[in-house]
Amino acid sequence: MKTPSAAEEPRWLTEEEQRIWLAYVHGTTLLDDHLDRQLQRDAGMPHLYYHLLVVLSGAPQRRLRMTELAMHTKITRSRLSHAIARLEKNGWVRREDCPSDKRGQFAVLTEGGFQTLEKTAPGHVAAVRQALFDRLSPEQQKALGEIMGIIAEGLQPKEAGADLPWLR
Amino acid sequence: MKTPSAAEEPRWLTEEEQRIWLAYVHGTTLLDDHLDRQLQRDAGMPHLYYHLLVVLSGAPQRRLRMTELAMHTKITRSRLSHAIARLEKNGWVRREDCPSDKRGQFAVLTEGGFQTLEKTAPGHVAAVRQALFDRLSPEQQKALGEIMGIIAEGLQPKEAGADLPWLR
DNA sequence: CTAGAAATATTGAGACTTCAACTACTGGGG
DNA sequence: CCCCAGTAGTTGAAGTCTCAATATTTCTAG
Repeated sequence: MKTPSAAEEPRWLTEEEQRIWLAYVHGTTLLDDHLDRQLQRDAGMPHLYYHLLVVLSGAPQRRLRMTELAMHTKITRSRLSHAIARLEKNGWVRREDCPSDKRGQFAVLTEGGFQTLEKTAPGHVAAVRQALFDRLSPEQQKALGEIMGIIAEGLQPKEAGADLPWLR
Repeated sequence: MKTPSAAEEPRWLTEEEQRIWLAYVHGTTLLDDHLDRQLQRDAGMPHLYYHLLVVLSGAPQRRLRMTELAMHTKITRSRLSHAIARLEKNGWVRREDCPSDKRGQFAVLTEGGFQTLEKTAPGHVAAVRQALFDRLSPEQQKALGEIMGIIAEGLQPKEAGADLPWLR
């Protein structure tokens, strides 16, 4: 009887799977770099930082607790702390204490941050369109959304109890 | 008569497009981080560095000119220089002068580098399978390959003459 | 009510990336 | 032959990210 074990001969990727995986690595590498460069040039910040401002701009009161913002953007709290520190230095975000939890901090989008967003959003949307949506058929767009949703779902840090299916 | 201009009202993303784009950002962020962590833990290097070794291992003589390696991996020569310096320090890659071009350098996969690859490849393949292939239908896998191919193609630094269509 | 466990957020060090400047070499026109 | 524009690759500084350690506050079992 075969039991799963680390010593098993691994199932290598087929030729076709290798092609797909390589395409994925190439595509994401090029697109990430492209957007980082576009935003660094036009907005003075990398894509992640821009995305943080976008998420804040859509939150109630344009503010979010650090941990929430980290979860919404799929990054670690540590990374977020450094990023917010930089954005604060630029005057685009400000920190505020949370009244109900003395450990908590809000990241708040400033007026200046919002204006920077307004000024640079058109260029960013254009870049995303040109690189992605303008090149894909509606079916491909739909498929991409579903595929990425599945990948993200599988890598999401587990919810409480999610790994205890017998409790559900 | 409307002429294209930077001052035009931009075509914002539709709700559906926003969902797709957000899924893309989330999925790629999570997957990149996941693989970086997996490889950092099991192989002592980030995903890109591992990928450099993989590409070298598949090249004739297990060696490539720096510029070729940079192109195969879609990264800048500068980034590659730093990366190879680190891999050289680990003894996984060695540099060799190019006999026919005194400016040129070969990056050569060492025996140690190859063995590291052999030792860590199963775990990496398993991680890619678990995160990607095991979760997608064959149709989705195929679609992903095509989509990423299109994206990569559109962002590829232009070939000579590619922007001079009247010469083709 | 209190001690310990868990959560929130930050910090600093080291690793990685970017950008621009730089050295060294090549190849083609005058 | 020589000039010089273009190519190959590297470097250092500044910015960003990771990881582990830290301080502080909240929650919870007892």
